[in-house]
Amino acid sequence: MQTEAEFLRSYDPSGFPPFAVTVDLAVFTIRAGLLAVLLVQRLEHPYQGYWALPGGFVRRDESAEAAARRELAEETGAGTFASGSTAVSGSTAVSGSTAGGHLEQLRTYSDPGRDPRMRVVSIAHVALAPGLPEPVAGSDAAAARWWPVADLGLSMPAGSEAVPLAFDHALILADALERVRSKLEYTTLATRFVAEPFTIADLRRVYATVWGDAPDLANFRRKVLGTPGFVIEESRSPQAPGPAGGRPPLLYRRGDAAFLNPPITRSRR
Amino acid sequence: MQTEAEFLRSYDPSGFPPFAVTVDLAVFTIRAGLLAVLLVQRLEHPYQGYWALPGGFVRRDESAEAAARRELAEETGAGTFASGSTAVSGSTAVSGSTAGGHLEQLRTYSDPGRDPRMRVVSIAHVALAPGLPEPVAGSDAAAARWWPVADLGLSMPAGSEAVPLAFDHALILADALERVRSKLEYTTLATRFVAEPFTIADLRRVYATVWGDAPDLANFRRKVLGTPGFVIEESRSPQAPGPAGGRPPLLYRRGDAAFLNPPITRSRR
DNA sequence: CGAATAGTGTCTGTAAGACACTATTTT
DNA sequence: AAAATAGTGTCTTACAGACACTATTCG
Repeated sequence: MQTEAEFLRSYDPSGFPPFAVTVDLAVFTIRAGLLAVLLVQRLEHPYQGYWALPGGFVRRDESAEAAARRELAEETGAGTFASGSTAVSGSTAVSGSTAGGHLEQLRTYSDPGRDPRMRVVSIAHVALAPGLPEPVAGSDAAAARWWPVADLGLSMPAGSEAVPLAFDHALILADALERVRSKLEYTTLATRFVAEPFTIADLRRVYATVWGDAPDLANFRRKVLGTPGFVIEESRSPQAPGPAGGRPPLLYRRGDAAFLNPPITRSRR
Repeated sequence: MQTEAEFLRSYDPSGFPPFAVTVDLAVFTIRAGLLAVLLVQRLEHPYQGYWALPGGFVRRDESAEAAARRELAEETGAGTFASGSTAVSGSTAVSGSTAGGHLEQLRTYSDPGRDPRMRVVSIAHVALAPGLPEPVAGSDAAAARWWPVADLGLSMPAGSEAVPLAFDHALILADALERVRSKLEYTTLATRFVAEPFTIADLRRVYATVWGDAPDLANFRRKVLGTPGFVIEESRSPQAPGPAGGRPPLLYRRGDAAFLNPPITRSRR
């Protein structure tokens, strides 16, 4: 009888098909009133010149989540998504967020042939960032920019997109979009799109932008303010209104509630 | 300037850290009124003698989904989950099901050190099967059996489970359970747990078993029958009642609706 | 003042929760 | 008949949808 330690000493780990494992990131933000996703332009073959989701190899000693955080910091400028702290680790559950950011695993894409170079599985992640500043300096000198998702012409017949993406990234992006859209329904994720402090109108604009359709103002306020922990009031003292006047809004910060029950629903299908 | 074809001919795919990629399956069924999960007992180190989720390596030429279908057929007896047909491929969406079965990707587990032998990422899947027959013959002569999830003592402090599972499978199983429990709320997935034809009471017992709490009968009927495409009536002619008598129930089959809107909610938290 | 933005009040309809009732079978 | 199971009716309440109204700022 062999002990586990003995077994491991003599184990030959070459009897399995080797895969490359990458993370790809669909990072969303709202810029100029439009939902935008961060894309990088490929400098090298394959898909040279195409736009692609940022991503990279998972290193031998890190989890996919750690790799995703690392890439995110590289692409969006470190700090916004400080690593560590909020453990995503376990559950499908509520995922990790730091300083306004949000990162969660989306799903893993593994079709053979999705990368013509070699066998790669990609663990795709979705990240949200509150309105980040101007175009982001690419990590490896690659061009990087925020693309309004409406300009990409997804939801066209596959292959005929206005901006064709590399690999299967159009599929990943479509899945990521649907994840974000549906999560606004039953989570407080919308608060991750706005910088603190924010107004109820700011929050409502997130829904309007992501869904393409603004929820009724009065009902939205009732829901947000009536859900304990969705937002917390920041200052009773009204702030400066917009350039065109208007009653000064109250300001809020993110509460610690994660789920909305019952959810806010997109217009009944 | 190099063409993509030239690039690929000269590409050396050895510059990435090699990973093993596996699929693990959390296969649920309802047996004897209890929610049960299929586990196999490990014959080899590491975790020799421990119970584990069935799974295996993804082959070089197959997707994770194909690997999961293959394993599922091996473990539960081919046929129930015929491969091919219903494309899961793309979306996070509604996943594939065949002949009553259901298979969907859960999430990918990638912590370094989750397997002491080597660097492995596991793409975990959830499968549902309508009441399968007696203990299943293991594929590789390993013992395999249905374990009532209540007997496993999950939801204990980690590490003190009644039946300790190999690797990080207790975590995967907990995530899988939560996925199934929550999907009963907003999808028609419950119909995948029962063999056709079934009664409304059968369907209600699925909810009772998975949630540990039966929804009110009258309200449940109203919801199920009032949701177009949840179930379709099979025969108006009443069938034989149970051994203790009772009014004979109407019989139904699965409809083609996938989502419940609004959802059936577990007792308000 | 009017325009613009923020915020309130209130009516209506849908559907869930609770629970009492009827229907059809076996023993 | 009683027990067991299936199925119906109905009252109440929560809450979303719609929309008219008030409040506070700007020019």
